[in-house]
Amino acid sequence: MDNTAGKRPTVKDVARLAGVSQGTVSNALSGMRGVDPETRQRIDQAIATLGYVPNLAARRMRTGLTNTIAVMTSMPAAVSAGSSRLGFLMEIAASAAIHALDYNSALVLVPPVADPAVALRHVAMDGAIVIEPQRDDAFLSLLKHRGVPVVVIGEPPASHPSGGDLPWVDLHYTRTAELLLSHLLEQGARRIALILGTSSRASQSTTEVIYQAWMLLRGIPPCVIRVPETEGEEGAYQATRYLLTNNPDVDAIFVPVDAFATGAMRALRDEGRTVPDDVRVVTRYDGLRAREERPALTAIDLHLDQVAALATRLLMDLIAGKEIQQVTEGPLPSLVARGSSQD
Amino acid sequence: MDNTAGKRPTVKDVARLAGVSQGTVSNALSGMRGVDPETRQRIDQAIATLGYVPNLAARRMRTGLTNTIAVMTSMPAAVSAGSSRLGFLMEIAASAAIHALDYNSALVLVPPVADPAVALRHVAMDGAIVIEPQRDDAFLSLLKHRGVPVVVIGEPPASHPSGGDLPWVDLHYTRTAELLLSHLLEQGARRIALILGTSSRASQSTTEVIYQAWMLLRGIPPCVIRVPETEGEEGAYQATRYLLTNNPDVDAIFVPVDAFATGAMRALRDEGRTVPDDVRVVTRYDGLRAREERPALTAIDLHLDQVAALATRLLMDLIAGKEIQQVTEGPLPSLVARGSSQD
DNA sequence: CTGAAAGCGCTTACAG
DNA sequence: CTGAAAGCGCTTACAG
Repeated sequence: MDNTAGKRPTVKDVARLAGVSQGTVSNALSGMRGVDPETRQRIDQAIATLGYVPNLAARRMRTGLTNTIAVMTSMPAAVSAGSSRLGFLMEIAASAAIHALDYNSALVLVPPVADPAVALRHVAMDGAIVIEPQRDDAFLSLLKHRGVPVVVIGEPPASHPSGGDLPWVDLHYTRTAELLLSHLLEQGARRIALILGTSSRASQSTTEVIYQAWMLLRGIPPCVIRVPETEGEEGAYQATRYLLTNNPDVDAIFVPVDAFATGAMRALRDEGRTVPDDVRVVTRYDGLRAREERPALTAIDLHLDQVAALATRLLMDLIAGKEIQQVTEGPLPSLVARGSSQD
Repeated sequence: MDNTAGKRPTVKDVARLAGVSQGTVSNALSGMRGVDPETRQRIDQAIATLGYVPNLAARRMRTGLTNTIAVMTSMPAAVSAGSSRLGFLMEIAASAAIHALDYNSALVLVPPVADPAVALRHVAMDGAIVIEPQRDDAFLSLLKHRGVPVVVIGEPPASHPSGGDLPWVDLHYTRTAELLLSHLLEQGARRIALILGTSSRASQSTTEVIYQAWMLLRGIPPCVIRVPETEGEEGAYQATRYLLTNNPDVDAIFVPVDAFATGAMRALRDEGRTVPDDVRVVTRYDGLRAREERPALTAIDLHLDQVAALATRLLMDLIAGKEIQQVTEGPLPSLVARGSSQD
């Protein structure tokens, strides 16, 4: 298969064997310019004989395109890391990888790590999908500096300096909060507490706004606890114990971050409260954590595969220079009611 | 930040501003050759002023390295696809992405699709991790043709034409089968059936061999059903109903493929059998499917994050031209006993 | 320690 | 439809 020199054959080798010029081989390969059928056949023959495979790096350098997109999130490792905890990011990555193929592109998975600059240093990409960025998101800043086209999943934080003009796919934060709150109220909950992260993400602020409005409307005293994402499950555990001590009459806890929900469930067990009889619990992301909890957690199906498919197509259009709208409606979230909130 | 021409600055621009040659800038960047501290400072200054970011495609073309590895599996989509079904592949990908960073490399996620050649066409990589390849695995053949270094996760099928000499990380198929069978026997199961896929993977053949030996030793008549992976959950559903009709005294089913286990559980429900009282069920991969089933499925913790970390390091050593052993012991699997097999 | 130059393997105007 | 040539932006011998 290999040529005699022992190194990979190049267009030059193919051209020589087929008796044409390099440019003609290139044209036959790319289909950009017409090539005589008979000539094309000779070239295909030569390619097969030599086992020629194009050097992608050379092609990329020449065209400036990498046929690669990347997906990333700056969500702190404490709430997203651990191989089986990466659900949110990984669901999106899996779907994006499949849909990127339709555009002849590969997907690079950028893991959540301490230093985004390090994570991106060796990633060449035509565009990026950024999941739920926070204010002053490091990934967003780096990408802007590099001039990489970006599509955001979830509403970007208000007035992000690195571009309030970024296109995004709506994850319906308002509707998500309403689905969970109305479910809790329907189930008879009256003293609903909210445990949020401290990061400045739109998902958090929107959830709090909706929660406050709903509580106000129903005359329920609001109770919001914020836990730094970096403290992860344990931070939520401590916060929940504190909550139960100071608000012993709480009968429901709304915990959007699933890692926090795990901590809250443990705290409830340790405090001797029964879920859902004494206290109902709901979370947002319907991943491993929600499903392995006992009772399993009521959560929201965000239809992330469809969201990722949408984001991928938008990004490809953006890369291709097409006009795209700034906000794209994602699929509507749906409630997945489970034992943690209903009898 | 950008230079006046509106295009990205290059080493040339940096060199001009710093008053040195291109080569010196390159040396300062790579650290390959010593550079005078004072000169280096001028270069760093110029880089900062211009906002210079190296063109990775050019670097890759020149060095022949891509700082990228890929992870892939040829497991049919019917048993692995669907965003939340990709657990096995995604757990490995998540871990590999993190560990690849230690080697300044990015991870490309190659999704399971109908045509591996299409999936790989635009992927440039220094090496690849291939998960549980089957005999005549298309990915393995393509990679061999391209001369890409490969590390396999799980034992490769016997005498693979594309290289029985591939290095691999052991997933302990024998021990896994023994853990599950001994657990079933301990729980009192005596009529154990085995439902396998038809693909030629070592995990399947090893499991069957162990199963047959154990049954023989205990005088239990073996009962093995093979279902094509392409038929997925539904195929296993049909097979299980057939099994229960023809072997009504079955009191346990060993279903290594988790998608099949979901089908088997549904068949048991439809046949009016109670799990675990009438029939005990165990599977291998401890993912979403195992945990959301009711009762939750007894499964095996394969410690895939550690397996992936090992595979990544091995691959990096292989790429670096180091000698590596052909077989690497992965972490030992451990039983996760759940309601599907114990009272 | 530094510079000048070659060349990696493609694709793309530019001619014909 | 095809060829000859330039050039993408790096890194790396080769001199000094």
